[in-house]
Amino acid sequence: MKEIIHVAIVEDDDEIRQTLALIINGTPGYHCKHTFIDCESANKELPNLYVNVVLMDIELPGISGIDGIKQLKPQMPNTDFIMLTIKQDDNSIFDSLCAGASGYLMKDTPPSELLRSITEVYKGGSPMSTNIARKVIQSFQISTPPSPLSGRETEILQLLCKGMNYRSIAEQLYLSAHTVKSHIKNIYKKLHVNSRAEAVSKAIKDKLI
Amino acid sequence: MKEIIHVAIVEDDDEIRQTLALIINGTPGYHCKHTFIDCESANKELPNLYVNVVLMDIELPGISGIDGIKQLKPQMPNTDFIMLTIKQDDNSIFDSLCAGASGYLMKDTPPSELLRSITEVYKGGSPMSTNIARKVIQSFQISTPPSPLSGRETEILQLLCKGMNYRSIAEQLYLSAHTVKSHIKNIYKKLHVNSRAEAVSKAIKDKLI
DNA sequence: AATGCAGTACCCCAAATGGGGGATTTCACA
DNA sequence: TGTGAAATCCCCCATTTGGGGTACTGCATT
Repeated sequence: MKEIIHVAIVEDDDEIRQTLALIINGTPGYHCKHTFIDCESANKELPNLYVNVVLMDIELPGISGIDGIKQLKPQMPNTDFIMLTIKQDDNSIFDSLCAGASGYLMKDTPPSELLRSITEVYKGGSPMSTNIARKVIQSFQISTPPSPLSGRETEILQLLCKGMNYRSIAEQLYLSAHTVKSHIKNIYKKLHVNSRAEAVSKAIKDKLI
Repeated sequence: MKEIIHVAIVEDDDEIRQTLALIINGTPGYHCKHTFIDCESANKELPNLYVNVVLMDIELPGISGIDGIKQLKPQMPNTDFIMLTIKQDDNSIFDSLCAGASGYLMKDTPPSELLRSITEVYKGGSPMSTNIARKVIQSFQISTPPSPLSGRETEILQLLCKGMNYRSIAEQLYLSAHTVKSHIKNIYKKLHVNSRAEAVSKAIKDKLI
């Protein structure tokens, strides 16, 4: 036997909302009993309902879909949220994912794929269009300009990030504290900084370590 | 008319490699002329060939697929790499993406989906199984424990990260340097650190700022 | 009324830091 | 063959930092 997936919809456009509900209710294995026109009303009722998957519009009047998830997801940790959007080309993708969304689809996704996506989030996947996926993975591929630091300098910078002082670093690397200081002076020159704090900040932000 | 997508394969298992090539060459619109059994041989020839998409095994003898991409991708920025793997449950996903891969598929992906994925990377998408996508987006949803710092302390921590000293911070916030020092002492207590470098490191890594 | 936290301000002092030098060896690359 | 970068070590000295205090105000919660 096949389980029924309970779906809720938060979407302000009447036509889209009703069309989505029709698609879902017209397909065996899917059921949509609750729909909401904004986050305000969804926030009141949704946490008390048994729902597996929520389709959430991003551009909503009042509370945005992103802020809506931020409030709802903590109350419904076992419910998966799929964001629906018309525009793929902005960073609301990242805001949505950080807010707790599990999937991210275009509103013009064909019904068959929408239903497949609902099943997939329900089964623990994260459906998203491959274009959106590309944007997501590009965020991992931030081009790291080659570090200007030598091996020893990088090594020392790592220890600086742990909050170690000249002496501790010297002991750990079997060097004299003088040497460590020399290296750190060179690190400062190369990174164009003049304090530990700034060096550490730059090191972590620029992924030098 | 339909363009032909030129595919190369790097895979040590003879059977898999030949099967993949057969699938690709047996389908109109796809062509696979070059296959390699390891990264060592691929590194020599691939950069000089015209190839749109490379299917790269992750677990290769000698140079791994991940290290292979690190070397190849910079030389072939317009070529897309799809990683092939048998195990999805580790962080080679992230290493691959960071190294420059555009897609990430299981080796047991059915032929039709493999071909669709090749087309999708070629068109600028990033195909990956929804399970893998879930792992990727979970990396965005790191739960940030509420900061123990007060508003003023957070403000001062931000300035510390810029490398400012007591006096500069004091001037910027219209405080006495004594006050700034008091705040910083409290920051250290709350973060369980005892130096600027450590505080800055913790602040950035824990996203306190 | 009391307690505690945030924010402000001050004192003392030892230790660490940053900036300015200079010096040597080794090793690669031109 | 020499030039430079990397790595090691040393000196001096003014400034900054960190740790130990104390003290006052306001505000909220108890």
